[in-house]
Amino acid sequence: MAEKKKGGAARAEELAELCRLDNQLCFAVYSASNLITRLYRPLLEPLGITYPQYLVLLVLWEHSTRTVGELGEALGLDSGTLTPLLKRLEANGIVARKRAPEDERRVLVELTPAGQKLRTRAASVPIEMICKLRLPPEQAVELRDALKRLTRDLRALPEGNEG
Amino acid sequence: MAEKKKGGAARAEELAELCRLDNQLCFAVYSASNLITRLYRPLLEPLGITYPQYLVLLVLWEHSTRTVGELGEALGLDSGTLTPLLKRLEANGIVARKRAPEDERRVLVELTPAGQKLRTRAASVPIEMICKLRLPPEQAVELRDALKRLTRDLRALPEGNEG
DNA sequence: CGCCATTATATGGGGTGCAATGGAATCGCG
DNA sequence: CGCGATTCCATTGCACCCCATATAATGGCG
Repeated sequence: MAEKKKGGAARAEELAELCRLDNQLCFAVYSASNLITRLYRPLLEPLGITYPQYLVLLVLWEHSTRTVGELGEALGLDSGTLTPLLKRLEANGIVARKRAPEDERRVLVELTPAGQKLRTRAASVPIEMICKLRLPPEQAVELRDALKRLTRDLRALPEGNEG
Repeated sequence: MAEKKKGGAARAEELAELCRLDNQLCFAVYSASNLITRLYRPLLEPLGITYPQYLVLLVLWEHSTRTVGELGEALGLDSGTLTPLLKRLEANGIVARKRAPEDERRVLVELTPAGQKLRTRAASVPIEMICKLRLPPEQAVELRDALKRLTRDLRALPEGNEG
């Protein structure tokens, strides 16, 4: 099958292999992400939140007050995604939003008492998720770090250019 | 840092570490997926398609005719996602949809000539993407396979239960 | 002090992603 | 053959996700 000299047919074969979904890293990331979000749903639905909302809360449970921009930086999301999401959290009494007094452009997002309480109720979520994934810890760490490196490197060079 | 006997404080510390975004595999997958979709945009926009639409076309370029169910199986998407997506592809003249004569429940999705032509114009996309990712090939393969194993194992046991 | 560039969110629109539901076609058992 | 169960897709409703653009506040320069 494999030929030393790559004629047109061999090159076409190579291209076809690159195009197969099963061979694509990007599709593997895409479908894993969709699947993971589905796995979170039954864990988070009893708490009345979605996975992206849960991610926002993970940040706030650590810092209690963040601006929209800081949340966006931490999560890799823009204001077009975060603003309506935060409004829903606010409508559900989980966070409060107010303009920063010293800079009226910024919006401070902070936990309400209900949002603080959610932290306790959500304490088991990470462990339950780890159980669901059923990955040996060192494999999970390796996979996580590989993805983090990839994301970090890609964020460094957002525009296409030669190296 | 690490203590043999885990008191309440140590356990709380442990939980806090589990909750940090930087430590979470799931968030690493989530943000990598969002970022990858953003990276595809400038490559696919000139072709007039989105990344999920491109994934559908990758399947059709290999098989030329698939049912909605087969596409959903291959991509891990359901009819609620695929039906409107396929309608948009149809509206753009890239695919045609028709009921299968032998089983009127099924909808056959097939490429139009324009959809076939897109294959040539999109031929450089996988290579451009590989360049963007800047991962050593063996690392990309390793990462891809780890994600594929994860996805495969998770699809096997969709409902939560003890092992 | 006034004006312009910059910064921080908000808004609008298009395109997913998925659960829940509905409806038509087919299957299969009696 | 008849009829309920099943299969397949479409529809609905809600929640992202992001780009482009708008708007308001701030900062800086003359």
